[in-house]
Amino acid sequence: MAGSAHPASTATERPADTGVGVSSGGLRERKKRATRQALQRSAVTLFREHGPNAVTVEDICAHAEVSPRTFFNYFTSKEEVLVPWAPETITNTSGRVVSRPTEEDPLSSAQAVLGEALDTAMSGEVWRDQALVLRDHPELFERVVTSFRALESSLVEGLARKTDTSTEDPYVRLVGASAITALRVAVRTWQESEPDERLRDCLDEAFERLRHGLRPPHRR
Amino acid sequence: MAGSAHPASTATERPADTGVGVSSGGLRERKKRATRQALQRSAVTLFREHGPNAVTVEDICAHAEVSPRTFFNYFTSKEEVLVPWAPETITNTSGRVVSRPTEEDPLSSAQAVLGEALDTAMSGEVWRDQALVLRDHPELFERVVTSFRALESSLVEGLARKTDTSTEDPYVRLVGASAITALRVAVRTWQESEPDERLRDCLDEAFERLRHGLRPPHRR
DNA sequence: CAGTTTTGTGCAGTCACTGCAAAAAGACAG
DNA sequence: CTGTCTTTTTGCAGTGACTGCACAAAACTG
Repeated sequence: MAGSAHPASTATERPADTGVGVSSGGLRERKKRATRQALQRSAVTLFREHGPNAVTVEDICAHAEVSPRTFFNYFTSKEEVLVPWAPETITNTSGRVVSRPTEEDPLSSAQAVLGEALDTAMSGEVWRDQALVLRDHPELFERVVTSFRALESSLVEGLARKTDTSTEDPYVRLVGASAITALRVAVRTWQESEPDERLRDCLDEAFERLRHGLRPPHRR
Repeated sequence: MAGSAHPASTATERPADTGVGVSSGGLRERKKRATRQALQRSAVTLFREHGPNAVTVEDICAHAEVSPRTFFNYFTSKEEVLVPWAPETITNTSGRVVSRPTEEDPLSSAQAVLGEALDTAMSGEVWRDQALVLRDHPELFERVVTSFRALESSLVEGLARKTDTSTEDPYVRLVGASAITALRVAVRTWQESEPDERLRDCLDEAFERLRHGLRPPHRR
């Protein structure tokens, strides 16, 4: 139902699937994953090719060979395909924070966990195109910001549990929000830097600045 | 055309208009302002009353006594009425930053300017309802985030000019982004605090934490 | 008052997104 | 293989946001 790369394969399994738990589960689950991926790949590719405005849901579905109605069984909006986080990344974040060393300060825990999250995201096969589309069409970020907020919430929850405070605590909230901000700025900076620059370095640099109270850097 | 408060006034001027340059300009400009305000007031009021999902553009326009088509001459989307910044606030921000004292560090300049921006926003007549709607329907924040990014851009531009760097400088970008984040967290914290808490205090507290490198506060 | 510019409105059309019910297809027991 | 149950896909019809366009209705100008 959802073959995009190879045209006339009867019913055998998909050959090249990257990532985590590949061929686990029954046929149903595999097909579901395949359909979702096909949809996402098609969408991101077409976005990149013609610009998001010029691409309709119908186009995406034609390219992925599914019915237009099916798209919304997988994504709640046309632009949700641009979300770089796997659902499990968001879910796991709070737990990962909690299991950081006890003596580590909250900001560093956030840094470590977001670093891992970024590595996971970058290993996805659509990451590059997602990032490019978002860079070239900043307006679209608003349709993706909800997922960043979800990640932030999970982060804050983890920090609250780890420091034995509440998720409404202003300090914990600020750390979580600032960490996400650092991540966003780091990605942006990295995108405009030399191609051999490491994203992780940009992230660490941003956190270092936060840790230094955003004091102005020494000039020359 | 756009009278909402008083029914049968022929063509005299609006009686109660709060804010800045009230009755300046010709009839055209006054009417334009009046229509915009009527639309915004109607929308925010109805949002608050029935929830944003249950309110259509048609409803808003009926309440404001204009044609549905007119709405989109003033706002590009239904939810844009929730943007708390006057267009001029965004425009002026960079200039205000530049005219801060030379010896002041960037973070403090941002703090001062955003404090002023917040005061301006709070003096608007729809501020309270806007904030309440956004608090009760966090999903809507995504439709408003673009305006926060615009404010951030203006802030970054001011900081870049003031420190004689570029708007692409990672430090300047991070300060701008973090300042907006502090503002957002401060508003949220303030909304859930005691009613006599001052928003300005929440903001200053957030900036103070940033200035201290987000170090964990001493426990009891 | 006549002419110009700006603002309001009606109309037709596109497209994202939803609910619902039926078809298609995988899972599973016998 | 067959019948049954569950999950996924699909078609259909509908709502409502938003746009372009052309024209009517102001409002400003001399």
